[in-house]
Amino acid sequence: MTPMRATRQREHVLERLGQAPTPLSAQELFVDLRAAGTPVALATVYRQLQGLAEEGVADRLVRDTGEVAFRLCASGHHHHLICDSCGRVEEVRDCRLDRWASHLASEHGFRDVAHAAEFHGTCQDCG
Amino acid sequence: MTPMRATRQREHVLERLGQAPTPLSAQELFVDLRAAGTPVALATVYRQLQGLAEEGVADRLVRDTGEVAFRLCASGHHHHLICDSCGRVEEVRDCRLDRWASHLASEHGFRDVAHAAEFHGTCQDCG
DNA sequence: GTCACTGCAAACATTTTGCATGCTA
DNA sequence: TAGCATGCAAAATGTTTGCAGTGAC
Repeated sequence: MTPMRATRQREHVLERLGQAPTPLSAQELFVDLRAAGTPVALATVYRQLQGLAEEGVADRLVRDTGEVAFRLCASGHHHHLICDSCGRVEEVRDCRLDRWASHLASEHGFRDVAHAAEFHGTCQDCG
Repeated sequence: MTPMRATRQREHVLERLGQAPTPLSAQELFVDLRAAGTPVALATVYRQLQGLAEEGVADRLVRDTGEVAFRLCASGHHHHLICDSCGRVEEVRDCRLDRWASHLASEHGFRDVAHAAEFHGTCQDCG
């Protein structure tokens, strides 16, 4: 897979995404960048985010509303603990679902069972 | 919460949703119903599905594409084991995440931590 | 110099909403 | 009969795409 070219827009998207405390949608990122004085087109933001996700640089997550949000992400398997109040996201690297997944696989006759899990609550600052 | 009225459209939505082997989006359900000769408006399907989800009669799940799909669902806490090939969904009632969730809550200083988990794989018939 | 990336606008898809009418309770 | 549900069409979102021009390599 050929990596994307290093354009000015890509730099800005990466920088802003790296600073963001919470996952951002293309729309939000677009507004952010424009507000910061960075000239960029909405379509470019969409294309960049899509590219970053394909390269594995960013995590693509679908919100309950159906909007798609992105977040720079350390590689490797992990889950998210999300504050419903402020949107803050903490990564949970210690995964305890693999064993259960294997169990379900054999019990239900499935194979290659992957899993996705998400935790929601209220964080200390908001609590 | 006042339950919805028993209209002809509601009956049809419920019936079709009950027969469906996989979760259906409003669009899909709309096409299905029309194909079956049931006169119904798209907006009505959207409103019915939304109502059913609020009443807890149907499960609302967001696809990776961002589309929202619905499925009649037994009440109570449970998770889904989904076949990536045929879309078949099996319910998993035996939940082993509560303890982990509590653990994460105290470790990260969160409270009221709920969780959502989904398993994906290939089922026996498709495997 | 080539070809990927960008910007813009138009097209698309999904979902929501306003309003007059019909039907359930 | 009162008021929720429906149908239709318009509008609001969120996202993708076509095409000409620009810039990275």
